[in-house]
Amino acid sequence: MRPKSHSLEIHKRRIRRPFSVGEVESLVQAVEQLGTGRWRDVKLQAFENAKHRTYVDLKDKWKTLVHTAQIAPHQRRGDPVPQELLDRVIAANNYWAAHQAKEQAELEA
DNA sequence: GTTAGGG
DNA sequence: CCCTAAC
Repeated sequence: MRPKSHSLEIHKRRIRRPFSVGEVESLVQAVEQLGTGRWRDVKLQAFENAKHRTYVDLKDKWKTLVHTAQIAPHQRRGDPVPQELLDRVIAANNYWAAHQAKEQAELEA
């Protein structure tokens, strides 16, 4: 059999790029202003010159941040994210969750 | 092309 | 990070 030449695959899987505390800061700041349903705008406003961060990546990072903020500090990994930022993540997440729920209610009304 | 969630 | 149904 032909040993599958993986070198021919062009599925350019991107390398891991742990978000720095600074990036988290920018992400939180942007979401506080734009919300959780406008990752395209978040990318443009806070990561316009970060070619390796797509709006999908930012959406995923927010998902992990919300989770990180809810688990015990000792089960978190990587460089510790300031509790102050995690608090803002929870606050912004709750705020926009209610905001979206409100829009849903108005939409079906 | 972007949103939204599971994989 | 990836994959992709829905829109």
